[in-house]
Amino acid sequence: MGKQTETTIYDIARQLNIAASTVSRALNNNPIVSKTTRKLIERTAQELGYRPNIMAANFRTKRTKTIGVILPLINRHFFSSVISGIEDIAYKNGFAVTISQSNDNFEKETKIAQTFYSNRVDGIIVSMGMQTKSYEHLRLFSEKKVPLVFFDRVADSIPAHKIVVDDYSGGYRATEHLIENGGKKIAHIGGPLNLKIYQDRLEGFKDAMSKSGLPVDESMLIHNSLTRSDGTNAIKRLMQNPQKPDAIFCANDTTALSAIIYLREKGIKVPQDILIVGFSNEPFSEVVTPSISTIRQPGFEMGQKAADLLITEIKSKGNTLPFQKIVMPTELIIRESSVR
Amino acid sequence: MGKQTETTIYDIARQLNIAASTVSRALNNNPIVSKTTRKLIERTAQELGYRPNIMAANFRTKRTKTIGVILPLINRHFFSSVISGIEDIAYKNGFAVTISQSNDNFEKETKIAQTFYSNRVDGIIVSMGMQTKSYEHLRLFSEKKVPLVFFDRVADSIPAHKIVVDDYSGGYRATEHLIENGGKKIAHIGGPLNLKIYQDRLEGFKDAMSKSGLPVDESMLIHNSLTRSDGTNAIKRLMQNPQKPDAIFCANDTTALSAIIYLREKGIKVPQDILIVGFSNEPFSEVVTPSISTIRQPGFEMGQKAADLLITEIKSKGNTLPFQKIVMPTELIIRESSVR
DNA sequence: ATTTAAATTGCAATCGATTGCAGTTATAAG
DNA sequence: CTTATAACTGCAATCGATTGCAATTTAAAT
Repeated sequence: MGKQTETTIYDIARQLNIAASTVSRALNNNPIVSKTTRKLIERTAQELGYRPNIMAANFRTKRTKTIGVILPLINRHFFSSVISGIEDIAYKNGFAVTISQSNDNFEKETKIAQTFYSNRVDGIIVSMGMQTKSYEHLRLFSEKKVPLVFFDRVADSIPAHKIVVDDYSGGYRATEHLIENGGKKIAHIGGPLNLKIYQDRLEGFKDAMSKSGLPVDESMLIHNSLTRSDGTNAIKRLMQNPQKPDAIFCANDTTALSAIIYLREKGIKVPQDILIVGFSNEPFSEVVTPSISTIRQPGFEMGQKAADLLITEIKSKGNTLPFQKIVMPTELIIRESSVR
Repeated sequence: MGKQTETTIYDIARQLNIAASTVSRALNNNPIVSKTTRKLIERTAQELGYRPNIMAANFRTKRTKTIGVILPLINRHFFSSVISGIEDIAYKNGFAVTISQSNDNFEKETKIAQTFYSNRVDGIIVSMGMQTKSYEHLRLFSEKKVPLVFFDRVADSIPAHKIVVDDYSGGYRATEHLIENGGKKIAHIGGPLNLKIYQDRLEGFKDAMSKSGLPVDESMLIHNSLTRSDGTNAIKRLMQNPQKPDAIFCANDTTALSAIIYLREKGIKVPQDILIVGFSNEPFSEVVTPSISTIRQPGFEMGQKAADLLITEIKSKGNTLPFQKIVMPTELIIRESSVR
């Protein structure tokens, strides 16, 4: 709240006895201004300690050079990697990045979307919350032609660019790997099926099973929110089954961890008695005992790609490209939990 | 870039045949507007699908309701926890959070600071990069009375609020705990001593030792960059000592992990043969076998505190409170690696 | 019914940069 | 030394909300 008033383009104009419009053009590198004048203006701006009032410019141009990011939870390795990638590209293109977390809460997600909309972000990048089933709050953006890119948890019904990992083949590879290592009665702890990623992982799982002629036992399929405690409940239920699994494909590393810890307490050995594969390659998965085999998702690269697409879209001002769905490759990382 | 023009307060005013100023006041809940008029205006705003043009308001009021955050690296558990805490408080107070990472690069840090300044963020929260030794880029903010809060890596010479953790007592408690569990020949794997936090942890260690009348053997003090491989080298060296340690206080969890894994390979049992305590409470420390006793740094709470202080400062508009240095308590988390 | 104070509402300037269009100056061609 | 063209520069409106102050209406008191 400095009392000393900021210098404006008018101050520069007055000092040099020229018009503010010329100053504005010079400072924006408009080639229509002569080199002499430009240099003069730049020097004077420097001397007077001029700082552009971006708010005034934003207001006038209706652009904010800001990207909004909505995601479930910042404090999570995959998501913070994505943010890191977004920020990297945004920064290189002169965009600011505003981040808000929905905590997987639908109301909050809606409010964030509205705030971003009111704040006139130039575009948004979204990964939806677990509870999100309606997309009205996001439709606003696509209707108003505000560029929108989804990543990871996408809404198929909204026309927009989408960056996803190949969840299907991740699920397929994970399951195939379990089968290769002797898994026959394979269970799956999956996420909520309103999210496409979990549908796809499940599909991959099922296809790998049937490819090998293995039956998919419905009682071995559990879907929940994939938290630590959800995982614990799931593994408990699986082990109470008359048909106990000899392998489990978990839709994230957290539930894989829950399973490992629960089984350890019960004296059941991983991988000797039960094989386990997780998903996401959380940092802890490498150092747990046994270390967790998992599917790597290239978070940073996804963020870069999402920001890249979004900024291209923003710059193309309405001449929207056909919407793309970019599928990033996943990679199976084989560790101890799945190899006998 | 919707072509259909947005409705403004003038549209509402025209519709109701009243002045735009009244509309503005009503929409801002200014009590000077009669309840009847307010209700009418609110209804009409709703009907016309009015959305405030925040850019216009920002421009006029010179406030952006935005907090800038500068930190070394987003994709790191401690920092993303802090961001999460900042975002939490900011959101509750109606502030947006803009984040940029310096990657520990001084030039980038400077450019980010300038961008934030030009973008007129209402305040900034900073953790400085490793290379940062000059503070001119930040001094700008304190001179212009833009509220500024440091966390973690602070610049002592700049007058501002600072949020740090109590590294000294963390080191002290960790060491004391090792002693209580029978440690006598206690080693320390520490970080570079040019960073205050590692000095403090070392001090805590030393004081706890001398308090119990235990000698500090210089050959049992190792300082490095605390990476996985640094940790492995350190534990190797310690175990080659004629005087082998029976307990180790590691300045982070990563080196504690290195030690545990190395010792496991050598058939030396933790905690039976050697006690270990780490620092930071990285997510993996809980799930390793044996789980690592450690010092919790309340990242989320630090973020909350920082945002809280910053927003208070912003709201107090220049009547700055005396600058505080808030030392967040650390907490010893006792797990398997340190208890026989 | 008249006066006075209080409660509302409106007027108009303002924030600082951008930009279409008009006006002016420099440059080149004849 | 004109004249035509290109190269610059300036004028003035504009974006939408906010706010001090003046004007008007309403309510209360006499």
